[in-house]
Amino acid sequence: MLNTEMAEKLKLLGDKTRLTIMGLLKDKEWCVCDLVDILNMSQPSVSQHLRKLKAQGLVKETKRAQWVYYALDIEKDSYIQTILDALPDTESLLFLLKGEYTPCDCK
Amino acid sequence: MLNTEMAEKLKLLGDKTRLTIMGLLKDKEWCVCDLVDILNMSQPSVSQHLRKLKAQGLVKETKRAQWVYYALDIEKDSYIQTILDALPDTESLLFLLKGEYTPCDCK
DNA sequence: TTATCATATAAGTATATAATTATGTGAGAT
DNA sequence: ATCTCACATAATTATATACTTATATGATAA
Repeated sequence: MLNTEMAEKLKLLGDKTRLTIMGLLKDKEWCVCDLVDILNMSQPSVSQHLRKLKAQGLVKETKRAQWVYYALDIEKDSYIQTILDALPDTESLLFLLKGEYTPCDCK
Repeated sequence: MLNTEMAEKLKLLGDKTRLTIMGLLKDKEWCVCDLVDILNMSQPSVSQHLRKLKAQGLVKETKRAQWVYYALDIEKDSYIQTILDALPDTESLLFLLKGEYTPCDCK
């Protein structure tokens, strides 16, 4: 794979917030409002991180009702997947970030 | 593995220069003067990149005569190794950077 | 329609990072 | 001892990045 392209993707993953988002998305898709709540960050900040991940083709979005859901968009056998495999699972991430987590009302 | 620690390592790899260095080191150790020549960058700049890689335990250095050689310092089964596996091999990297390469006199 | 909610985007600011220039260090050669 | 050579470190500057505040959009609800 190309050097430059890899560096760009790795730079995106080299941010704690984005890496956490990717880790959460391993398990299931999440809407922006959930991520805002889990990460305890402003909505614009989360949206901007998601935009960057999407621009590099790491996530994809789906609009359903008034919510936008993000999901992983990576190949199972890629080096990206290996990185995500090495991350803590969703439950651990949620515990680290929130102590405990109850979802918002985007069912 | 810990979230934060992974993000720090990935951030280091998310730089074209450092990723190239890691790719070159896949094949064999290199001295600083060779890397300076190959990367076509100033010596202080290369040294600083190497220092960061070393600080995160990604490379190790050996001093022999007046030269300092750097080599990879990663576990074979780590996600880092998977990333490096996805990189172009040394020959491709050298061709991309130099067209062709003749080593300096640190034999 | 208007109001509200979820999200995106834009603009501004503060911090982090990479590169340059200048200088320090330590080993070998003379 | 002095002079280089290979490299490291420090200080500065320029650029990139993340976050905040403010605003826009588009869908739903009233």
